[in-house]
Amino acid sequence: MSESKLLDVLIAQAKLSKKQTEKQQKIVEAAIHIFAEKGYANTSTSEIAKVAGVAEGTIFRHYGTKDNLLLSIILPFFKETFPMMAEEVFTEIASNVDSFEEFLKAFLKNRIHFFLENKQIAKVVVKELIYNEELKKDLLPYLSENFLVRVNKAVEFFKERGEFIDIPTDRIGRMLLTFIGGFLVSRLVLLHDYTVTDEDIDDAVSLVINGIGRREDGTE
Amino acid sequence: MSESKLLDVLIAQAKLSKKQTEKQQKIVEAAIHIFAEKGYANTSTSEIAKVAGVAEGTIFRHYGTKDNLLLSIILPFFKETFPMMAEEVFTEIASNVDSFEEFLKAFLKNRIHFFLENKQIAKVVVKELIYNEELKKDLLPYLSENFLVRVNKAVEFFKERGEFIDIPTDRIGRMLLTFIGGFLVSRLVLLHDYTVTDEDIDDAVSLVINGIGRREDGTE
Amino acid sequence: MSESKLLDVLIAQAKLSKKQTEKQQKIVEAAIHIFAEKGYANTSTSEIAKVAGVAEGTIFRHYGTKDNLLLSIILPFFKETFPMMAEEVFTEIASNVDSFEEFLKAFLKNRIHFFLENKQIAKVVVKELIYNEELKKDLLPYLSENFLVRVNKAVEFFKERGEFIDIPTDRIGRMLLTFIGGFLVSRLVLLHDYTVTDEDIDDAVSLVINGIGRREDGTE
Amino acid sequence: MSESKLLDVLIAQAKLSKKQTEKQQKIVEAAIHIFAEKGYANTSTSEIAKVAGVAEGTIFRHYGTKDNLLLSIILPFFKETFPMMAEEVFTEIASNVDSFEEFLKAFLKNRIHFFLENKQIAKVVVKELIYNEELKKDLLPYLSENFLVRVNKAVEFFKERGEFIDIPTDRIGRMLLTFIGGFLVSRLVLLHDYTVTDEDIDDAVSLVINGIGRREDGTE
DNA sequence: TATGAATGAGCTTTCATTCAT
DNA sequence: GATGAATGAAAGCTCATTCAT
Repeated sequence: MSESKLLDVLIAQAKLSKKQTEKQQKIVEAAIHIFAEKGYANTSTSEIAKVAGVAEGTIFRHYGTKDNLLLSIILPFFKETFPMMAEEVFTEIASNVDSFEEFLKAFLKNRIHFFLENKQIAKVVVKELIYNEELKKDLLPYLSENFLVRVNKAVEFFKERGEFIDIPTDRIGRMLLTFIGGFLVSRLVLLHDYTVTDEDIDDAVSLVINGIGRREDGTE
Repeated sequence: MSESKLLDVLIAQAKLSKKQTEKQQKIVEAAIHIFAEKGYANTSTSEIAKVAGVAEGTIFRHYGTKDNLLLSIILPFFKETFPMMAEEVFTEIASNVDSFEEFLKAFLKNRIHFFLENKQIAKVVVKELIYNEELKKDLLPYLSENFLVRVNKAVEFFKERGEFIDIPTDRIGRMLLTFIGGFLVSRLVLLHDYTVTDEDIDDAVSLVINGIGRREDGTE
Repeated sequence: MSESKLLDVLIAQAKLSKKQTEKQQKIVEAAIHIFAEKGYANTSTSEIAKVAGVAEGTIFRHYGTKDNLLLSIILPFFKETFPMMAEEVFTEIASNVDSFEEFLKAFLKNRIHFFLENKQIAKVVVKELIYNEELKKDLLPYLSENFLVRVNKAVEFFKERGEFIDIPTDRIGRMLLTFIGGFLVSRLVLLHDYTVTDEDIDDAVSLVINGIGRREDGTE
Repeated sequence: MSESKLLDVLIAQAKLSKKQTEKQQKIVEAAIHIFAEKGYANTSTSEIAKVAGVAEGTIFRHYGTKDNLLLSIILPFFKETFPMMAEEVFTEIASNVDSFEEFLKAFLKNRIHFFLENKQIAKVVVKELIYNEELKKDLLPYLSENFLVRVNKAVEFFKERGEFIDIPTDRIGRMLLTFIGGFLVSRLVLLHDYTVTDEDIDDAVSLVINGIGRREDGTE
């Protein structure tokens, strides 16, 4: 993973991903499970091959290098993490809800369900994003830019409605990023076999919005 | 790191840690820096030896295995993370401040300063805690137990003073854990060269306590 | 190239070489170019297939093994190297020229033109003849026998005319072999992109015949 | 052998070559024999290890890469090939002999004895110089420059004494290079188990100087 | 105590070859 | 005939660990 040309890889992926052999699926499946459990660096290609029920050479025929196998797992997931964050979708959600609290709940429910549906891959992505300096350098900026830009828009939208206390937009954005990031990291790579219900999300968002301190006026 | 007998190791460490050779210091120093940068799995003992300016054999003479070298970096740091969390200290802090908000600020400032002073080791600890399943299994329960038990006590303490809205104590504890964990992970292993000022901490705690939403009564 | 049964192969070749598919031509063409550039051992069949624009399997369908592909390049060239050396042709040339010098010039011009016209194949042949012990064992005796027997005949022919100083025929033959061999090797595998003009050959032969030292009598 | 920085390697070699382990000697010895017989590309490090009676890892502990093992065989030999060709030595030899013929005989006897004493290494060097494009690119210019510059000086020296027919100096030089090169290649990599006596050399040089043709004036 | 040469298991990767389609 | 997915043996190389000095 020396010289990162992620764009090239993404393009190459797109071209190659036309048809996927049955064996390829098994390889990716096996790799995801073992990477998720033991981490990329501690997983040998021979183990992947054994679990996938293919010859070791088959892995390299399709993915060239072990690094590339990791990328072909991570990148598609990465791309899918953000489509719903496309600006128009964001705006639409924002328009259909009454408050930032509702917006955040709707947004998080959607994305967390996506993560739960791909729990294993998500685990791999988060772990490697933390561990792999190269990958981090390439993907994090992309991630935080996408996330912050959009969330900040939403914050501004509701700020105009007077929903927020007087703190800078980007501080709110960063705080949300930290909290959501912490939430995902703790659930995905620190705790095992987590599930998050919609009620959990509702509660967490309420706390973030309203704080855990008692209101002076007695309301919650 | 197959069969973990952390207690044994801790005891053995204690016995051995009486005197540390000059060479040992150099080894540990080098190991911390390289582990922090490249991760444990991607660091070879030969590289550590080279950077430390000792023979490779010397590492094994002192630490037996590479795993053990990692432990002798992580465990002392780990133990030092909690002394101030000893129950009496906790209680004392809690008694000397006027509110949970102040308590949290005092507590976090203390611990974050400790982390900043040992930034490199902290990085290693967090990274390996996330990545190394074995280590996680051994240390996480210890950590969360220590942290939760004490924070919950503090929460109960201030709850009696009517400082919290009506949510279960352990939910508040877990939420704080998530937020603080997220804060540390994002700063230590996702972002580079971070520093956190006391003001940053004050702000963050205020937000957690008070929420980001505007109060109905107009106060902040 | 473990068990060499060149005769069998030659026969098999003859049978197969009747018709050459368009794909076969492309394969052989590609193989010649890459073998010439990088050497047989450093060339993979997959690269040949890619350059030839065929599937890797196609190579094996036609040639069975990589070794056999090499042979089907080398052997035909090898056979074509000597037809004009058939005894009668040799004798005829010898009869039509006035001196051994002229004979040698005529002979070399003819053969070197043939080599130049097949520069790439010649390169492969020479390189592998030197590098591949198995091939060497099979082909060299055949080559030197063919060459020496005939050249020696020519030498004898002109010796009777008193053209040579008094040295044994076979020493003259071996010396010519060495010189011509050195000439070819240096031009084909040591220097790049050589061309040899007829004047070059005339000069070289003159020097071999007459030496580079000044004649006592002042003639050249 | 991708990026050739021969000078760096030479320097590194010099530094490392201080002390050679017993195992190192066995490795180099084994490598020379097998490279000489089967060629570099057809020799596996595992075979070298087996023949040398060491673990495969030992090879890489000392030489880092297989390429580097080859270089540490070739380069020292290469450097030793030319010391006696230092200009002053050349000039001295030239001054102490009566003719170019004698000079050439003295020079060749010296160098050929050196080659015979290191027959196996010489075989490796010549074979790889021919086969290995990278090595060729690096070493050939150095070789021909060293050789040609000095031989041309000697030729000029004797030319002033009127020893040569009227042919350009550099053509004589190139011709000698071709002949000597051909001689070495044919003896080292084409024929097996050769020996060259001083008489052989005398004869060969005589032929080169005087040619194989009978003099018009009847002298030899 | 400290060294560093030696090890060998295990790693990623390459490649000639096979075979179902 | 042609394909290209699949194979698995073998390649070069890394590395934690041992041990004689």
